[in-house]
Amino acid sequence: MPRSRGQIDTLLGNLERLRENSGLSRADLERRLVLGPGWISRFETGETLPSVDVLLAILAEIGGDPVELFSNLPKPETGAAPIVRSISAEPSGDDLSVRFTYANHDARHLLPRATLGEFESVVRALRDGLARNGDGDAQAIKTNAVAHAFRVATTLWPHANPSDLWWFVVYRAYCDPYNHPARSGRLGFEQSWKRTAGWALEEILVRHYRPFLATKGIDIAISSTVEKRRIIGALDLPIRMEADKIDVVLTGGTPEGPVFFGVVHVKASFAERRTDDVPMSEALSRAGYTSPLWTMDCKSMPGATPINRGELGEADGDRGAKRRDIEDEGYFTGCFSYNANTRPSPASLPVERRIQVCDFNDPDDAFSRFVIDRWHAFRARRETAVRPSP
Amino acid sequence: MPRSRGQIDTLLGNLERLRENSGLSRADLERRLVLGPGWISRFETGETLPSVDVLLAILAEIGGDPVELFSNLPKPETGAAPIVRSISAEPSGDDLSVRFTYANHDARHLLPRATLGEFESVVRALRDGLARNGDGDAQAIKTNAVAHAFRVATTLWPHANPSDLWWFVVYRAYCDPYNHPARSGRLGFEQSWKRTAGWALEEILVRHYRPFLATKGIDIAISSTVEKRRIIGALDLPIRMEADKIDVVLTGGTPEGPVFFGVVHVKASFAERRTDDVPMSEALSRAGYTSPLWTMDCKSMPGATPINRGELGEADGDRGAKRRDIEDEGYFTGCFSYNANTRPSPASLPVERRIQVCDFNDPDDAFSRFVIDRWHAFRARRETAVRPSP
DNA sequence: ATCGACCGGTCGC
DNA sequence: TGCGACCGGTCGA
Repeated sequence: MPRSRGQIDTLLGNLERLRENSGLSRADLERRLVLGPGWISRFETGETLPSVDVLLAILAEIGGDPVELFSNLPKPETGAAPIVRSISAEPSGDDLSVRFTYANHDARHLLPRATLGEFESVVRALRDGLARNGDGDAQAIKTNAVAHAFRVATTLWPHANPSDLWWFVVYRAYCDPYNHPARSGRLGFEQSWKRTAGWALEEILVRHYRPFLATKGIDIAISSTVEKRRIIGALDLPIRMEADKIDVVLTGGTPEGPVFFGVVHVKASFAERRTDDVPMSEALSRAGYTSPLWTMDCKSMPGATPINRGELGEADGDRGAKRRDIEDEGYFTGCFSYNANTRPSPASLPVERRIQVCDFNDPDDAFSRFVIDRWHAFRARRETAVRPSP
Repeated sequence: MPRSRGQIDTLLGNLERLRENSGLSRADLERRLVLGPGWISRFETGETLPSVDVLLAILAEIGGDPVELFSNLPKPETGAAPIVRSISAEPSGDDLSVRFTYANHDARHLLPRATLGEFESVVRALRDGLARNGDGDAQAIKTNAVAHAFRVATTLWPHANPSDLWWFVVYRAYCDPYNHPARSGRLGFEQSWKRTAGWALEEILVRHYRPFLATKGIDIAISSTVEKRRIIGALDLPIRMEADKIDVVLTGGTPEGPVFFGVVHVKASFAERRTDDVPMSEALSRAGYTSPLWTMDCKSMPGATPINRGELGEADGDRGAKRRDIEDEGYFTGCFSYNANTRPSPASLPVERRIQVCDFNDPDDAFSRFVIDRWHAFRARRETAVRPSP
């Protein structure tokens, strides 16, 4: 059932009537206000809701009385005129229909066995987290707000596709300006998301696996720049490495202290950007280090009921360039996707060339087993090198 | 002199008074409407202009009479209540002050010796071009509109920094929704710009240099995918090349027909994306082909009076990674910037490692001379190879 | 203050 | 139809 917009429809109808009374056509008005073709129609139908400057500019041109604009408005029933948000939700049987603007579409995504209350607690986690902005370190607060909201979502809905929660819930909620404190008012939330989401994803990786891996003598961490530079300086690789390109660092414990054995490349999605990390990853891989790609593999086409298929395509037949980068070229030491729609590689492939699919239900999973195995192999090679047989 | 908003200020003042009469604090109202902190203050001060749904939702909560909202509004003087645009201009002595929203700032850029009429003709060229959208091939029309508007700008203002015209005029005008036909209404114009601007820039390169280079027996062109694949297939390079990564193709005329001798990598700005093109460019360079980077080198920090410094940094002292990619690593066969603020490399560097700065005043310039020289050298090597001395 | 990497809607092929 | 590359505000270092 579409939300009632009785008041708004009446107001916009009044606007159209005043314009017609003035004798000005829509095109006339667009020309006078220096608007591209079709905007007046768009305002009058409510496809785009005019703001007060637009209302007043139109009234000035057509000589309309502002008071008439608001004549005959129906009384507001309780909750009848909500603010149009870029994300909302409503129950749909036992499921929850999440609605959001997606490019030119009013899109829906069905969350199976979810309630409105749960949805609101996820959005509230985000909004309350973001509201702390201004207290101190702005970005850490944003990163925390996103990472925490996502954790709330995966905890409430363990059966859901994690990538869908990231893509259809947390991302869309972040892009609703009203979920931010107004002091961020004119921030570009889509751009802000990119920066914040990138860091939040690294946080999510580390928070989810760090305690479990610690029990296996392995540390997974977001290192400081100086720490990264120290690691790079000790590596002796054949390419110029940039510390900034290192996302998450893997070290294993030894009697002599922690030893670097790899990095994790964290990406929400690929586009053509996957190639950015390739030179470093290939150099690390060839030198025996571990360098997997860890990704939400988010990608959908705008539409009314978008499907987050990801970018890795089919596992057999005509495989795309992104899949071949991993399965054939070995640019990364394996790939771990948290999108249930990602097609895993055949199990016949060596694990270093395989795309595997994981979730956030238990940190003892394919990713952590891979990391543990790689550390054991690295340590064994290292001990052989350190203590060569006589 | 700031633009008068008498009507708007009065209306928003009425809104505040009605809210105070209701006894609800700003924070109360934000909580009831599920808004982040500070939004009501932002609406009441006009920092963010509320749209009709927001107005009606506030009135419903505070029980205010919509008619009161519009009481006591001053009569609209001629042009007193213009629509807030994301770009506008006003004379400033002999110069023109271009105003636009830039993130959280109301920004200005001074165009020396420019008039309001000239500015409007540039924006009109863009708007009229975009209005043809719907007639046929949507993207070609957008690309043409941008390329043409830029050409109008460089022709009207030959003394201006081309990169500034691209960055502060054409880009900002494109991001004003009202310069598009309303059918594009909810398109993401920033995202649309990225796709469109990338193609438009290739068009601009080709349109500017093609006639002049043709007189030297050289063709510069945007090739079809099949043509690119044919070229790649004939190359025998040591890497997997993707046809999609080829922007603009250089061929020279010979008695046996046109011969491929290079590509041009076209970029509005770099960020970390410069590395995308490196593997192909390096492979081409090493094989004796020509593979320059051609760029607007656009980059500024948001602020009230932004400066489009570009990303290539200082030419001496601590040179950044982007500059070293060209000057030291030789990842590209030279670099040509159309940003007057880009620091050129010292002339002591070989031209294949030099960053040079050009403009659009005469196609007989450093870029075309470079292309011509490279073709002559390529042809000479080719003839030697084809007809080896006995 | 400057430098660097983050990512996704768009739209042709 | 889906794959692929386009680019810039953001924000820590």
